[in-house]
Amino acid sequence: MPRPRTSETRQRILDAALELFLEQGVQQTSLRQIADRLGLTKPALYYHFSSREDLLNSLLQPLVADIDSVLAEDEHGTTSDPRDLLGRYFDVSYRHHALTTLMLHDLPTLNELGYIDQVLTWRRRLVAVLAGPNAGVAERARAIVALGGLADCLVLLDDVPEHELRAAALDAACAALGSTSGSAAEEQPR
Amino acid sequence: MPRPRTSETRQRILDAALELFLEQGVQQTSLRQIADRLGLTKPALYYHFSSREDLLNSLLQPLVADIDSVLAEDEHGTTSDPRDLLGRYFDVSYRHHALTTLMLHDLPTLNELGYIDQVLTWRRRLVAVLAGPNAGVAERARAIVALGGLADCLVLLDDVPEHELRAAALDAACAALGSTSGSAAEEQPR
DNA sequence: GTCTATAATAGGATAGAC
DNA sequence: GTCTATCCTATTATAGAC
Repeated sequence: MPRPRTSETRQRILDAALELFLEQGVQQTSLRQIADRLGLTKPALYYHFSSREDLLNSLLQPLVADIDSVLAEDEHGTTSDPRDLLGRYFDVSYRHHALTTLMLHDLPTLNELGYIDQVLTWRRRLVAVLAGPNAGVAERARAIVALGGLADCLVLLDDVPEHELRAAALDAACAALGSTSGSAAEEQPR
Repeated sequence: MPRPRTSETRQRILDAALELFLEQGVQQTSLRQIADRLGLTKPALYYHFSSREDLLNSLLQPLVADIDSVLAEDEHGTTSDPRDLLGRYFDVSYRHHALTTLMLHDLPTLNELGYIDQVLTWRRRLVAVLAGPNAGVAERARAIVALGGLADCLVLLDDVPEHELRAAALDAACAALGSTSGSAAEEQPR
């Protein structure tokens, strides 16, 4: 079989790093700990990554790319149902839920890596798509509650099966939004 | 006037530390930076705090004590209106909003300090008070969205005056809960 | 209460052998 | 691709003078 684009060891390093980062935080994890977990030494890591920062960036890149692509899609769509939009945001977050948890719980590290503007811009764009670009405080608060709540559900209810979690989280988020299409199951016309 | 219980310098150290922690994260802030900001040296800090960890704990203690007291109150109350309960939670978080932001954005540090169980227990108790002890996934999700959303509003809408922010955040949180008393201003009977 | 000086440790990173 | 050995820097923390 052909040589993989991302070498096997490189991927094992990324996996071990993610595990340790989730267990004890990014800043609290040294290159030595990552190497030890794999039975390697620090210099071996430097063969695969030019620096600690390079490792971090390589880890986050897939999530960053996916979120950006989903957002770009929604910003070009004509008018989309809020529940569909929140659903796409839930799905992309769930797909990378380890990375999502990491980004959500370690803002100082994101700041050091220069991703803070990225994250704030995401939030701003999402709020704009959900509540409109010139929304007042009330509407922005509803969008913030819906979006923050979705992410919190993903992290805090991780023992719930995906399908059930998705429905419950989206129902709650849509209710916060005041969306008319609160739940697909219990629509009630006024 | 009498000698203050917390010496002036001790308080200045705590203030400077909080500022730096918010700017660049807890782990990224060294004792040297804190001392420099005050025109002191590291050993001076050790006169006031026995260790770096002691400083951290002293900083968080007021918030921890306040939240615990509010929670204990609500758990002994007979039956409380959800909006009142969320309001008390908003108020105590707002009163310490710098510390709230810090705790929310630096979970790894809280973990290292042993506060993670504290925070998870808070969340569990709040969800229990809001949704009942034996709530299903749907109700727990709604409580999580309401609580997480409140905190997010506090951090992300920090340019909004307290009174307006409080009303908007509580409206959105109550809507997420599905509370019947959504907004005091725009009640509409079905 | 604050200083100078220093110990002890650990981090990221590199050189060069294999 | 991975190793041993090492450099440089920064950190927490302490001893002892003022």
